[in-house]
This record gives sequence, C-alpha cells and structure tokens, in this order.
Amino acid sequence: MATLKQVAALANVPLLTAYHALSGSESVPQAQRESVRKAAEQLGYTLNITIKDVAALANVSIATVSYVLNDSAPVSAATRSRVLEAVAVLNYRPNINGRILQANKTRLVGYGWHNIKRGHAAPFLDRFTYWMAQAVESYGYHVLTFAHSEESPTEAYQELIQTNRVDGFILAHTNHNDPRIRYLIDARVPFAAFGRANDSWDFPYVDVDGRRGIALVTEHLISLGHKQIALIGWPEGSLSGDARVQGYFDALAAAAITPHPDWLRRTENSATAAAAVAAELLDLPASLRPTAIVCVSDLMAIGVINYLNRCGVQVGYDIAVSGFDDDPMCELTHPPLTTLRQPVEDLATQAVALLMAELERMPSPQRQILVAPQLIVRASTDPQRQFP
Amino acid sequence: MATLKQVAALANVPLLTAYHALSGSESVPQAQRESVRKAAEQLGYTLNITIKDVAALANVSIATVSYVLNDSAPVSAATRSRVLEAVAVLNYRPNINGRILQANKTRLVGYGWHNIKRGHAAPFLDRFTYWMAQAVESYGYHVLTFAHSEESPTEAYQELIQTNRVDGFILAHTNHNDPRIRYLIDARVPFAAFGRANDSWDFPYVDVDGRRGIALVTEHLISLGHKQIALIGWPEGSLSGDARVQGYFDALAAAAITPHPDWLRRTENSATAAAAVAAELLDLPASLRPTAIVCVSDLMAIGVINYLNRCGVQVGYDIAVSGFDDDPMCELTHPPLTTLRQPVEDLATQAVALLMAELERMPSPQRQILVAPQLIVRASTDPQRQFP
DNA sequence: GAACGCAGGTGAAACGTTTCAATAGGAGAG
DNA sequence: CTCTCCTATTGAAACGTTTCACCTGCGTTC
Repeated sequence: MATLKQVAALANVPLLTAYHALSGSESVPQAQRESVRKAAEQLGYTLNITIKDVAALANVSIATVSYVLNDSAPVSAATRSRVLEAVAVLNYRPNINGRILQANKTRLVGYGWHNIKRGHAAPFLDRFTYWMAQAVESYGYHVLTFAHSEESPTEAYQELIQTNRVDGFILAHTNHNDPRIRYLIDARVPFAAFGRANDSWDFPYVDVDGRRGIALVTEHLISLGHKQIALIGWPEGSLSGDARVQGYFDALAAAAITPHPDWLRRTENSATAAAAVAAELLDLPASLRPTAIVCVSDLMAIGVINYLNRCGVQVGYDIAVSGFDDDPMCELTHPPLTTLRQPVEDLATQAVALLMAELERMPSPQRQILVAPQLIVRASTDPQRQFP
Repeated sequence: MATLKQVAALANVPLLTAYHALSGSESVPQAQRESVRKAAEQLGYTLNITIKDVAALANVSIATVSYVLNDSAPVSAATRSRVLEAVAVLNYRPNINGRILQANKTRLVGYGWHNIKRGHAAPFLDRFTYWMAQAVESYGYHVLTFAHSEESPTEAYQELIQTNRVDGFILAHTNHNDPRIRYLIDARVPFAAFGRANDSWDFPYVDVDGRRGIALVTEHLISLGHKQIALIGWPEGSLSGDARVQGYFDALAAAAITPHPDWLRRTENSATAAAAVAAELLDLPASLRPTAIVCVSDLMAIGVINYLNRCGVQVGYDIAVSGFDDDPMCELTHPPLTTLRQPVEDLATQAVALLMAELERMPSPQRQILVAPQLIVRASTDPQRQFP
C-alpha cells in the first residue's frame, strides 16, 4: 500500500521520526506520535519496513540497497555505509518471500514422518532429524516436515513439489521397491535418502555399513576368545539385513572359524521373537551351544537378555550378547548392552551434502555412501565394564 | 519471461499443442515438437504452467481463474467448467509462493529442536512432532523445523519471524524462565507451548496433568491393598515436578493414609540416582519399608527395577514399581513397567489448536490446557499381567 | 424508453525482492 | 576539447498470486 516515506511526508516529519513514532519509541514527542499515527491510519499504512524504506532513508534506489545486501555489484564505500546505516537504524530484515518468488527457490527441504507405531520406531530418527536440520541450515536452507499417509505416500511429495513448497527432499526409513523413491527418480525431483532401496535404482543415498558393523562386533567377540558365535538376523531378502549376515561371515572367515549352520537364525524384528530364538539356541547340545549371541538390533538383543536373565543365565559371563543401533536403553539393561552406534550425525551431514549437490545440479560422482557404525563395548560382552 | 501463449503464437500452433510438445508428449508430430521447442528457446522460455496459461487456454482473465480456484467470487457455470477443464488439461498447480507474498502469510509453523544429549531426550518428542505435523496440516499449514543453539536460543526464533519465514511457533521442552517464551511474549509473536513456564506469565500452553497422573497410579496401588507407598520425585522447585508430588498427596489423603515423611524422596532424573534412593528405601526399618514405589519418570523407575532385580527382590510381587511417560522400553523391562502414558496425540492436537487461534488473532478464552495421562498397568504393579 | 440494479467478467495494482538494461558523470587518451 | 571507456547508480520489469475498482450488457421497473 503506502510506504513509510509517504506517511512521513503526510505528517510532515522526517522519515526516521515517522519510524520511531510508529514503532512506539519514547524518544518522539507525544504530539508528533499522534500526528504520524493519524497520517498512517489515513493511508491505511501499518508499520512494515521494506527495502523501499531503507532506500528512501539512505537516499538511494532499491537496486543499490539490494546490491549492498548481497554484494552482487560494486558500490562505493560511501553509499555502502549509508545503506548499512539505514538498515541498522530501521532494523530492516529482508522479507524472504520476496526473494523466494523472484528466485523461484524456497530453500526448503522436505522431510516426511512415518506414522511410527509404538515400539517400531527407529530410535535414532529424532536425532537424525536434529542433525539434518543443523546441516541444512549451514547451507542456508530449512527443513519442512510433513506427515505421510502410509497408503499413498507419494501424494504428499507430489503436492509439495508441484506447488513449489520445497526444493527437494530427504528420505529416511526406505524400503525395497519404495514408491516414494521411484516417484522422485521418475519426476526428476532432487532428493537424497538415508537407507537403500533396489540395487538397480541409481539415486543418492547414505546408509550405515551394517556389514562392517556386524563384522566389528564379531571380531570383538572372537578377540575375547569366543569360538561359538550365533547370529540372530532378520528374514532373508532385505538389503540391509542380508548385509549384516554377510558381516558375520566375513569376521568368522577372517578368523578361520567355520560357522555351524545352527548358529544362524532369522526372525522378525521383535523382542519376543528373538527371545524364542534364544531359547532354541540354548537347547542345542552342549558341544554346539553358542557362547555369544550377536543380534542385528537392540530390540532383539533386549529380548534375548531378558530371556537369559529369566533362565538364570549370567549375561556377559555365561553368554555374551550384542545389539545394533545404540538405543538409549542399551545403557539401562541389565547388564548394559554392547552394541553398534549409528553414526547419526555423520549420516545426516552426508545425506544433506548429497542433496545439496543435486540441488545445484552438479551431482557428486560418489552418490552412494556407507558409513561404518561405532562399536560400543559394555558389560553384556565384557563384564569388567559393568561398573566402570 | 515469456508465456506459453507467446511461444505458441511464435510457433504458430494452438496453445495446447505447444504445451504437449514441450512436456514431451508423444502425441505431437516430431516436426511440430521441434518448431515449438525452437520457438521456446528463442524466447528463453522454459515450461512452467502459471495462472496466465490457464487463463489463456480458457479464454478468461487471470482474475477469473483465481476466483474459480478459490471460489471467492461468483462465476457462471459455463466459464467455471472451462477453467477447470484448462486446469486439468495443463495439469496446473498454483505456485504457493505467489500466494504467500501476496497474503504475507507463509502458512508455516516453526518448531525448534534442542540438541538432546544421549539419554536425556524426552522419549515421546518424536511422536509429538509427528502428530503436530499432522494437526498443522489439517489447517493447511506445514511445520518448519530448525536447530537451536542452547546458548542463545532466541536468535533462531527472531531470525525466522523477522524474515517472515514462519507465521508462528510451537515450543516443546519449556523451562522456568524460558528465554524463548519471554521473547515471544514480548515480541507479540503467535505461539503455543507444550509445557509450562513461570506461573505469572500468561501464554497459551498445553501440558500433561502430572498431578492427576500420579494420583491415578497412587490410587491404583491403594486399590491393590498397598498402604506404604513411597514416591521418588525431582528436586523441589520445578512446576511439573511439584505438581506430581502433589498428586501423590492427593491420592493418599483421599484414602485417609498419612504419608510418612521418609517415603517422599527427591533426586535428579537419572536411573542411577533413583537406584541409590531405592537402596535407602529398602534400608528403612521393616515397619516403615514401602511396598510400592512410585517414580515420576520411566527412567527413574527403570533404575529402581534394575536395582531391585540385582538385590533379588521380586518386582511386582515383593515391591510394586511405577513410572511416568510410557517410553517404549517400558514393555521391555523385567517385569514390564506400569506407567502413565503421555497423551501425545492429544497434546499435539490441542497445542496446534491453541496456536491457530492465536494466528487468527482470536485467542481462545481457555489458553491453558492440562491433559490427563492414561494409566497403563503392567506386571511391575500387577504381576498377573505379566503374561497376558 | 430512460433509469436503475445486478450478475459476470476484466485490467491493473500490489505483495518484496532481484536483476537487466540503460544512464550519468568523470577520468584518461588523443 | 572531444571522444571513449569505465564505474557507480538507477528505473523498471519480472517472479505468480489475489483483489480492488471498474466495466459491460441485460432484465426490471416506473
């Protein structure tokens, strides 16, 4: 509508006075305050400092103000300081939405929440989102979160991209045949994922190196003298699940241990399912009974520990147990659980870096990144650590 | 730059043909495709359907298109259907950023992540954010998340509001004297909080009714026949902590039980601190020793359970234990933990409703809302439930 | 048949930026 | 002294919407 300059002109005061009057500063005499306010009302003006006001106060064009603020063109020292002075005095902050419209870039990254059922959450996802937000901000972006429907997850993504709400996406919790990934690839929308999908799909992702992780913990157990080591994994067919099993074989092979087929068990990712499998392992003939049980998730490991506790088996002494993820509750089990810590900060930072490369349309040559997890040794495999 | 209409005119084809040619549809003959593409290049045009294109195709003004899309003015049935047809055929979606600039409303709500140290997280906050996103979307908004620095948390809020990135905020994890709340009140920024701050500050919030919650679980224990009930609370001085202690007294008073002073213990919110306090309680003379221990957090309850397990005390049989929050791990302790479930969905929905009222500048009369948590009985207080 | 009202429709301004194309002014070269 | 060239600056267009104020044409009313 009107500009501050016009209000000032109508009230017949300097621009700065008008500003102070309207922003309610005490330094302007009551009478002037009133007359300025009246002028503003007459023009239907409500205080809102824009680049025009800065330009008016500094006696330059708005183009010059813009150039100073973005230093996108040479400006003489004198005018530059006049502009900056005006900016400071009016407490001006550019309205980002003008910029967005003009550049047709929102500098917003979408991130969709699944509706995580109780207990089925990936416990570290909330910290992932924190680090993601942090990383994204270092590029001048922000994160826009939205809620998925499970049935038609692509809808939300489509809506957001088609209405220009976001520039790209970060995905977590990916699946084999993930329809979101398929859609984003086909629609040529910039994105990066935390987690893999189909091997044959080419898209940027980061993931935790589960194979290396399970190998690490298996090596750790071997170095403690264990020779009969069991693995409780997920049902065959999942990318990350199979990789973890492979890590188990890697470590055994490196130590020249031939794994007995009965040591490898597969079941769904739950505490009770894992407990049932642990029971089977205990029932093996003594010569075959494992002295260590590696689990591919903390949840399963906790099921195993609870079961062993109930049976009177001393976890850590009689049988070693390990998990994967480093859920906060690992420190609270009895005994505390050895596990592999998800390198959440790393994963988030790298995922964001990949996305930024896509957004700049200069995709990095290395678009698939695996990060090794960190072995956290606690009393469930090394009882001396019980009371550190 | 140029519009689709101009490209079509230059290539001497109908607008629709130009559209199909540029969007790479097979239905347009190769030759035409080429000439359209050449025309587009000459004009520096890249395919981007706007309201102008829809208007051109439907042979109406852009105003009319806008009116149809928002039905904000009467339009005859004939033109309306012509417009909708054009929208469908061009696959048009309004660019939200034009709308934002014009309305000066981003329909974005800010939510700041704390940097939660391991194990100090509120375990339900990730689900809170999910429900918050969901609730916000039902009003046509989205959530913008950002990362706090702990030192100067207000900076991020100030930046976002001053640059018009968001319309308002949802806060979680509030403190006494919370500087963010103070700033937002003073700057008259619309917001709503999950959690209370100073009693004397008037602002919209929702919170869990800890007093009622602790009363509920205490009543539950009384109804099971317990008469010697201990409470492990937080150090005096926190609003929510003191309310919970009050709930304990409420329930005891209602049952005409006089609490012995030794039953009320206060310590910091950690498993080990709670375990130490449990030890003191066990050491009380038999006539005073509690048969039930109420804890004001799951974390503390787990510390207590672990300690009792180590001492050979049968939790649930010899001593009942309860927590607060219903962290996922409550189902995984031995025995599973009775607790009070945070009504996360409710809290999120109501917080958002409060914020929306603020945004519409029609604040609801009831700006302070307490929601009762739900008592979840498990084997740690009622052993029959151990194997349901 | 002139005056009026009204429904349906339009042109143009406005939101707050960035940036292109053009201009003014001065220094340096001849 | 004129011409050229460069630097600092500016006016105006553009981004994609919504909405205000106005216009047209038609049917009613007196």
